[in-house]
Amino acid sequence: MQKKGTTGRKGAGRDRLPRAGTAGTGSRSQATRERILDAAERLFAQRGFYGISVRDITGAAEVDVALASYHFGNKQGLLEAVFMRRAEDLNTERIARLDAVLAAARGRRPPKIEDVIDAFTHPLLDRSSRGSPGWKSYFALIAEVNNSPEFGGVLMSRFFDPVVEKFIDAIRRALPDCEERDLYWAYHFLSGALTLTFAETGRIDKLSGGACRSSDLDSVHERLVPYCAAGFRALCATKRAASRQAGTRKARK
Amino acid sequence: MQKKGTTGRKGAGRDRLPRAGTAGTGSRSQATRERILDAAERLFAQRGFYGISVRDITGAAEVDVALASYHFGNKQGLLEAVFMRRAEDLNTERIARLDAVLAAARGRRPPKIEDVIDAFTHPLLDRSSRGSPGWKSYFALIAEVNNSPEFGGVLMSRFFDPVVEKFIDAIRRALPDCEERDLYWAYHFLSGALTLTFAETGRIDKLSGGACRSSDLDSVHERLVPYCAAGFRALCATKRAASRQAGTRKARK
DNA sequence: AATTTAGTTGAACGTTCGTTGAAATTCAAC
DNA sequence: GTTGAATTTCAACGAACGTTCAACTAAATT
Repeated sequence: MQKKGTTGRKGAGRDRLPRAGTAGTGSRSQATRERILDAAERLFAQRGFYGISVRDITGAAEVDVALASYHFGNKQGLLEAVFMRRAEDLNTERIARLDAVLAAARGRRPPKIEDVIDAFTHPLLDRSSRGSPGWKSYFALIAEVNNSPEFGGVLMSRFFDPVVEKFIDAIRRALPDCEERDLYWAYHFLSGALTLTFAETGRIDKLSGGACRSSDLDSVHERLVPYCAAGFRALCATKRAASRQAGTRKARK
Repeated sequence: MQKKGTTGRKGAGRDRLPRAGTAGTGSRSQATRERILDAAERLFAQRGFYGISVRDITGAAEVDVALASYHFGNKQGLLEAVFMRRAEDLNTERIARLDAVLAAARGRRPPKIEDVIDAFTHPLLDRSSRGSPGWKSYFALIAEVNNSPEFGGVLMSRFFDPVVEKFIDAIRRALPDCEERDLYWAYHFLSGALTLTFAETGRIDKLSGGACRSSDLDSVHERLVPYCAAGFRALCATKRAASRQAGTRKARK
């Protein structure tokens, strides 16, 4: 019923994929890889994985179509390579900032929620608004993938959950009385608010009659942090677990 | 460079589309339409607009492939028909609930933010968890579309912005000192948190080690309302606009 | 200089894509 | 029961899809 030919089912990637670290250090191969990755990043972000063909990508990169398979095995491998390319740099800074926030509050008192959230979101919003244009595409792609039933639970987890766990652990220290499930759902809401921002669909521009601009990520950031910090506090305040029970019973009625 | 053959460029829909209200009232045609819409809703939700072919849909609906073009013009028309089918019922109840909340507080005092948010979100989460299974697919599709640069700003606006404007107006009454842009961005965050919930990607299940389940929308709802209410209040509190200026200057530094 | 290897090229594979035309069937009105 | 329109069927169109093959060039190794 559904199609089956997209992801490599037969010898996916063959066996002549260039070895990751050893080969390809020469200028020729590496430049080709990056051209393909740049084009894939931009086009996947615009129309999603299935809305863009391998030929669209290699055409935009001005390289032969066979080079996509040669360098990345198949289309899905290309998507994952796009994901991976910027993930390491991103996660490195996020963890460094988280560690700095925790170190600054070491021993003395719990860290401030706003600082933890900022450590988590600032590296993203800063790169999207002030980094090279590829970053904007990268985050728009993440927005789509995060909300995709097919890829969301797999790709996002694989590349970002380690740093998310560190983030949640920092929040746990900031709100030591918080119940576990409240913590995770509060993160979930933050994740949704953040990724919709990255999508930059232009909807808020229209809705607000031009008062808000999707692309003005600085405006978003200065509001996202207090918004989510207040949400975390509201969900995770002490004794909140007790009052929850009443609410649950009423809702189930 | 990019493909162009997907949306109807040549006589899109031809000129033998059955007239909307008059024909098709007979059982045969209407049943076919609904079978196609049901299948399209489910499959589009799973893999997105481009990830599903018209033949996937008509195959699942067990009808001839030509009937999709006959009833809906082309593939994009089918997507819009899926969107439209449930939008009216949804928006009707949301507006009725909003009006009820506003009427209950009429004249006396501003409505409670929690009540306004609940009027906006309850019809959605209730149908997704307790309605017919098609509703769950419908909202998962909305989650994908809302985060799509291609469709998000167009389809979401067309079908839902009228009721969103009523919602924002109710919040405006609940928080009369709020600055306009804060209001819209706060709605934006709510929209992102809500739609990521609908995607049900399973990521939170994995992340929380099974403590949270994506499908447990009642748990989500009882947390989403206080989370976002606190966020709205934090952004829209009186005199917040003044203190914002300082933050902006620091962030731009 | 000869040989191996990595990278690139152009063409082609079989399949699936969205859409359409014309014939066949079913239904409603008379 | 005949007529005319609405709906369904079957087959096909050309284009685009992801992937692969063998030939070829450029670089590295001997």
